[in-house]
Amino acid sequence: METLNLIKIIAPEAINILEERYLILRTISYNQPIGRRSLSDILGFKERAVRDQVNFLRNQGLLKIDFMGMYITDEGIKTLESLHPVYNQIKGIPELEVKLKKLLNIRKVSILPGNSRDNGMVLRDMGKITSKVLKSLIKDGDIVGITGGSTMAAVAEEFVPDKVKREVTFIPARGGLGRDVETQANSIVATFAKKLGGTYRLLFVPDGLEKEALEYILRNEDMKESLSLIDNMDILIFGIGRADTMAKRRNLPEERVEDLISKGAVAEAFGHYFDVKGNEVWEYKTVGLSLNKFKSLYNVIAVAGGEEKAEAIISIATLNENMILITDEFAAKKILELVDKAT
Amino acid sequence: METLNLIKIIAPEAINILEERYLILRTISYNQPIGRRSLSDILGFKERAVRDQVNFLRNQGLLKIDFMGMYITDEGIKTLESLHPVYNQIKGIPELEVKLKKLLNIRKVSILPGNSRDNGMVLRDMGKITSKVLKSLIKDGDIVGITGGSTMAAVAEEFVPDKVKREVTFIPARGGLGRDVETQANSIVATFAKKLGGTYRLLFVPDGLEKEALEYILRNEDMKESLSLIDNMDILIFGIGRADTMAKRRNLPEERVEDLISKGAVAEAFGHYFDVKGNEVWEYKTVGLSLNKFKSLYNVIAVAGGEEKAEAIISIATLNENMILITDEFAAKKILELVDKAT
DNA sequence: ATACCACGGGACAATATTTGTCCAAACAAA
DNA sequence: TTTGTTTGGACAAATATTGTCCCGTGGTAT
Repeated sequence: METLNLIKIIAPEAINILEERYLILRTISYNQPIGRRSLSDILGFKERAVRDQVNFLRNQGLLKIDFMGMYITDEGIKTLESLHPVYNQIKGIPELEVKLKKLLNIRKVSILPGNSRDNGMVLRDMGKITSKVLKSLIKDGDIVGITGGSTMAAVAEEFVPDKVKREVTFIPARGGLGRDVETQANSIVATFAKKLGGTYRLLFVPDGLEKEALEYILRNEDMKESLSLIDNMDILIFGIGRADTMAKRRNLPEERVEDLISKGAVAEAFGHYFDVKGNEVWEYKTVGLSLNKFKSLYNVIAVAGGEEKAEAIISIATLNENMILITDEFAAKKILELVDKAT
Repeated sequence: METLNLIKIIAPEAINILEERYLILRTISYNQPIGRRSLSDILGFKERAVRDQVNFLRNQGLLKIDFMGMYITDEGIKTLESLHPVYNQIKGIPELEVKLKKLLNIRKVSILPGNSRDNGMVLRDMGKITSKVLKSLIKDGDIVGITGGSTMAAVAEEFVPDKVKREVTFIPARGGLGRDVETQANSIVATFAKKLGGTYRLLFVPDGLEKEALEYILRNEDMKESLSLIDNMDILIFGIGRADTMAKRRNLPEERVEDLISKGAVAEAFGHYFDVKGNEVWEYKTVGLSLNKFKSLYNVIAVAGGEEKAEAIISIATLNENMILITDEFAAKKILELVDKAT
């Protein structure tokens, strides 16, 4: 891999070629079959450049073309797979990971090159990596907590099924996080269970319940069991949100939002709101994972990308030093920038 | 290093660029100061190509130019140094080394890319590598035997002096191998001793002596001491020659040459002649290293390059399986070709 | 059955780059 | 002083790249 730095000195043009061809191959693999023109639109490359590179890649047997468009070949997939770390190296991802891990003082940081907000492929790659990390942590008998959110949905979608099924239980980490997000969490849990094997449990808690109604529900045996599962969870995979966006998505009342703002809320995770220092500012009233349980968990995987989430990530990272963070290049750089500015 | 094979697939142009720039940088480092035109003559590149690449390399700070010509910078030397293994990898040298080591069934094979016969730089590089190997084997108190020949002269010339001097004794492995070669061996021994530190002993034995005269000489105390050193040598570095060329160089009588030919002599080393199977065919009458001593030595370094020596190398390699062979790409490929043809 | 759309690939002129070859000024060596 | 290098500038000719358009094909929605 040291070789690459040498090439940067002695043949920098090669780096550009490499990057261009990598991006083309990758984009095709994610969008096949795709035509020359749409490809150049997606990548922002000139049509002619795409055409030439595509010709090259075809000659190398890395992709096939028919009247429907272009497809990646098996050889291409293999090559693309080996190319990922090379591209990461070119983009300086490994260094970025080390820096960020030190800065946030957490267990591990994985960064995907690019911006998951603008580029669906990056989000999907984040899902793939999360999938790998999860598989490396999970043991038979584990209870795995999951939250909702579009990021988590993507993770579930990209989860690569195993041949070996596992004896694990998936469960939503929180109940009733607004109707949309709630159902989403449930369906994500189902997707995970289907792909990894194992059982799952859904958690339906109506929204905006009064204290008495909540207590009533809690007397239900099924519910008690679910909550005990949550209380004993071994692994948590969760998304991180901006306080403001999440407040809007949940249609919180105006006064609530103002209160959050006045208290400096920047981050939301599993129904809790935090300021930039990681102080809890407010908790959405429902059942599920408590902050204390979260802080005491060892296997905690946070997934969040896009520079707009930088502040939120900084906040959440202070809560648990065992956290494993999966993010993207833009978020990572923004975090470094913010912390640099602060010091 | 795996990276390089990936680059061969995804950006083969890069390999050419790399190779071209490497060769230019290397040639400059060996011939500085050198002008654009002589450089393109040596390399067989078009002047314009050289000019462009040289411009690039200068921009990268790898070489300097003044009115005398081009020089490599310190940065350039460092880069060139790291580039050697990359170039070897491109040329498939590591694979070639493994193949040849197995084929010849000897302890180690080091191959330099190129042809030492046509390219002085390759010969010098062989010298550098030999220098490294020798340093890795040598211990204080060792007696090191040396032979003559143009290859050995180059090795001595390129020997990189150490800061730490060693307590070793250098001695010619054989006496009286024809006047030229003999004096050469003596001067090579002196060069080695000067560069590595330690003492040395010269060995003068007049050529073409009759039995009686030889016996007389052997009674000399000094000579006895020298021969005992040779008999106790710990390390031998020797060149391998073609039987025919060495016979000519020694002005052997016509009948002798015919005899050698009829017996199938192909190789010469330290005054002994061998057929392709490694059977001794004749021994030049003088004092010094015996074949038995040679066969029982553990640290034996053979240095020989150029495809014309392929057969001779094959022959000599059968004599001692502890041999370390330092050769060049052309010889290596020719050896593989010859053996392939034979089977 | 029809009309439409996106596909690859051929074609080609406009434009940019590469290439080969000069030459002059600067300096070293003889 | 003369001769032989050297670099770097210059420039026209040759070659490659680039941007675009069009055409036939076949899938797909209607």
